[in-house]
Amino acid sequence: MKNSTKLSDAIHILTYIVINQGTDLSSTQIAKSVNSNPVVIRRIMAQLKNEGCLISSNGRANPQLARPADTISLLDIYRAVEEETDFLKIDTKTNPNCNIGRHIQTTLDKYYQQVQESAEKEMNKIKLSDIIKEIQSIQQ
Amino acid sequence: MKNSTKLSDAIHILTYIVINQGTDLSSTQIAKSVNSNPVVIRRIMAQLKNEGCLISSNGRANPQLARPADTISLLDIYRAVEEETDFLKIDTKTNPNCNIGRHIQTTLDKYYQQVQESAEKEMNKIKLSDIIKEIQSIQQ
DNA sequence: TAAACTGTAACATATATTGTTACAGGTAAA
DNA sequence: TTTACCTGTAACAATATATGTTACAGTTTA
Repeated sequence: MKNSTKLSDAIHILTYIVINQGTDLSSTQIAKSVNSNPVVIRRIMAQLKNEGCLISSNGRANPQLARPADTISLLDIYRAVEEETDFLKIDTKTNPNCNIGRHIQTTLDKYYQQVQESAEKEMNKIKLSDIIKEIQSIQQ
Repeated sequence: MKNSTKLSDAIHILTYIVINQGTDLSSTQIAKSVNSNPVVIRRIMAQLKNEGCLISSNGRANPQLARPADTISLLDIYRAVEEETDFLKIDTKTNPNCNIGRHIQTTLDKYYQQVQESAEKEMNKIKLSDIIKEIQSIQQ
């Protein structure tokens, strides 16, 4: 993981597409809402498409969810847009000639995985539909 | 959170200090094990000291744990060394003139907190003593 | 055929992370 | 009390990562 806002932006994009169906859904228009650049939006959308979250077609500003919003979890979106999904990063450059430098990595790896699993389990519970509903209810 | 190995290195340092008591515990020596720079080590140690995890004294290479290893959790160390502890980062630059740009932040914040709490709860369960024991058992 | 769009590569900028140099001042032992 | 070695910390450099931008080939629709 990292200091990236790609997950937030990806959720933003998907939510935008669902809520604003029928209006202009070009990357330029979405970029205005995210306050970013059309290319950045298309980049994220390409990743979402790759992972089966989004349908879009070349030349047409007509993106759609690839499947129902209650079957798309935060974890799905996270995995789609982040190439490195680990929240905690192990230092892999430690000195292998040292007892601790040599063994710290496998030990930490085990515990870091526990933390990762716990976070991912929680992310899997949260669905895109939850977020969409919440934003729609605020808007009314 | 971020793409930082400070947590890993901090655990490494603390483990090193406990296991190698009686030997040379200068920042230069520890840096060799971490395969880093003495100043980087001292920087991390200063943060651990600040948060009550470590005792060290100016001029003397004699660092010690500030309290028993089974009372120091991964979460304590993480909070000591990382100034920004959030694993997921919200894009705060979205367009406030847009319905979604305006409301996405508070909505995501709520769900991100759930993920954060879940991860932190897990990190709190893991104690420095667990890691030390594990490395000691491998070494035998 | 024209206007507007997507998809993607290539490059530029910004920011975060780690490494390095430098030095003031503490400590311990000869 | 001098010497060698240490910590703590500031300032700067190098590197890695994230985001923004320009450019353009090819698609779609009217």
